[in-house]
Amino acid sequence: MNKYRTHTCGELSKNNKNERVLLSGWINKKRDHGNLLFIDLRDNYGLTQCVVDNKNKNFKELEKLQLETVIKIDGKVLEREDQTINKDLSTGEIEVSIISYEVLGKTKELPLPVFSDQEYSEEIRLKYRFLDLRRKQIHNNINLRSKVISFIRKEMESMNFYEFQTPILTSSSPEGARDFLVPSRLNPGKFYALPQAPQQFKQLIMISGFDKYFQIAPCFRDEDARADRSPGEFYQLDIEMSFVEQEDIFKVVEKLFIKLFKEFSNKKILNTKFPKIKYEESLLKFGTDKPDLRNPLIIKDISDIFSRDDVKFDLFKKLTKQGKIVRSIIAPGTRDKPRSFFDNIDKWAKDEGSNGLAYFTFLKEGGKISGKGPVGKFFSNEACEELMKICEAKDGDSIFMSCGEKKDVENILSLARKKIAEDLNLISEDAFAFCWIVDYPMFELDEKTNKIKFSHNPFSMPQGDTEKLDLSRPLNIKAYQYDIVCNGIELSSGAIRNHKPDLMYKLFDLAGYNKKQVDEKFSGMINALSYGAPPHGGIAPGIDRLVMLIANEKNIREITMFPMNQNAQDLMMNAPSEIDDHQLKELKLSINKKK
RNA sequence: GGGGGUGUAGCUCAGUUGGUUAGAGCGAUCGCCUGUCACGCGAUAGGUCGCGGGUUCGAGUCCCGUCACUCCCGCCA
Repeated sequence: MNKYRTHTCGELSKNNKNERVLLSGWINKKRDHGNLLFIDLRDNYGLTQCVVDNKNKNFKELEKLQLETVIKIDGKVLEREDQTINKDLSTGEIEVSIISYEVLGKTKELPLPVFSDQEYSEEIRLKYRFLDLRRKQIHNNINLRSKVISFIRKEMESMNFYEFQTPILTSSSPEGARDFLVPSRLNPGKFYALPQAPQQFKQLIMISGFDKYFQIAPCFRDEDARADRSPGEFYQLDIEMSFVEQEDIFKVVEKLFIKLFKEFSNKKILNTKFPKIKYEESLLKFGTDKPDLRNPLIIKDISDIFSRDDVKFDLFKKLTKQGKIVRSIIAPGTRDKPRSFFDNIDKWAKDEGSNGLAYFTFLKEGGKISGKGPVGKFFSNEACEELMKICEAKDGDSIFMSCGEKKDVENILSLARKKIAEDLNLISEDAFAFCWIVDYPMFELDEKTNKIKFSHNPFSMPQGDTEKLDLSRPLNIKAYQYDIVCNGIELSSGAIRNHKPDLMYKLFDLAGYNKKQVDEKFSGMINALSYGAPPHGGIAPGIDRLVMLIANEKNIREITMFPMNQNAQDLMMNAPSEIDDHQLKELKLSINKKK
């Protein structure tokens, strides 16, 4: 028999009545009645109420024990009387009468209480993460994360995927995010880079003939944090398959996600066949390539209405004549909203850095539609009716309009779409809405340099007949490149890869890399593609974001065991830290401290 | 790099138009209490009001600077 416990703290029930048991755990809470003391003992599995009275010779000592002390209880299981049963506790029908005890681990005064639903500063939580992780919700989240990853592994294996590890110390690549660099001792002056993703390796695995690969892969990118983005490191479910088309990848992911979300969440999945939305269409209808499809509002282009003579809105007329565009969102059923509702949204839009939103309400009076509100008077009855037709608006709905460059209009209306829907409570919180965004452009124009660059993954396969590709118009080339989005959160990008080296040289040439540069920067890949590469493709959903969605958490730290803070510091382990001179010497490095 | 929010006891927070000795709950320490499960009651200790400077007879409160944490923009093929 184990000397610490015969049972866990979540295990005992009426069936164990009158048994002599050993329990070990933390003192979660004490309730001291002077001559009668209750101790809630907690471990990973649950909570058991232990009880002792003043007839026990250890009573005075037990009364003095601090919360979070680790103790072992030797006691007897008693059935509770009906009035004292705790229905909120799995072990609530019993309690353990303490016969003797032993302190296994003492505690200093706690910097943060474990038994509490209060929120604490991130600084204290991260510094004392081992205490924070004892708290119920985050403890459950971390366990959930483990179960999710385990479930994914089993599902992937059942679909005949093999899990392979890829190197952590690899080479820096020119495209993409900032690399984390590791100096090489044996090769002074040279550096490894931590992988931003195992992109090239997984393609090499396919070229090596391994057909179906997956990995719960750590990825490292030296970019600034966000609430849903840890600084430095995160995990991807990295997937790659040979002899597949886009649709084959979709099938695998849809099957996995539907099973996964059904297993771990009670929320409903709005479309079990995930809708496919073209990139261009998504930008028009939602203003973004990561639309939240729980949100029913749709953006419409209404630029043409401003060329009508019965529309007198001079500012927008002037701007549209100069080539600017106007798009709009309908806020349904807002006839009775106070002026402050509209002004708040306009003010909010200005705070977001836009020129604000023009708005008015469609009102039917005496059989005619007119516009009520600041700019309503500029639109004739007929123009209003035409607008309502375009926007599918009804009497009593309001229209918000943004005018400007396409990119700016998309940006602010995408935010406004979310803001208005939230203000009007139109988003159902108890649902998951997945969709695929497809047909991404291969290239885009770099706004700063005005040069052609890869818009996503440079290894993607262009669509159409690759022998007859019109390379003179690179911005028109679409790629077999796709994203999967859930509730407005981008979970993953993927692509069918370009496995033809000749074509790859041509595409890289358009993005400003000559053959020599490609050979240098992507030597592993480009060389391998020349020795019989299978058509292949894949995807890499972010594990952290999947768990966030399932756990219904807004911040990635709530589902990460030991996260860093916003400045990429580990406050518990004191990373990053300075290093000894002899370490620097060995690496032939010197530090150039800025003054 | 830029913008917003926060910073008062070990923890979570309150603190009025600037005004005597800066408060509460939890936790800690001590005492009372035999059926609680956020047990109850009483007492005690615990503060460089993030830090520095300024205005003022007087600053937790107003002003300037700075630091920390956080959210957002940039960035994230």
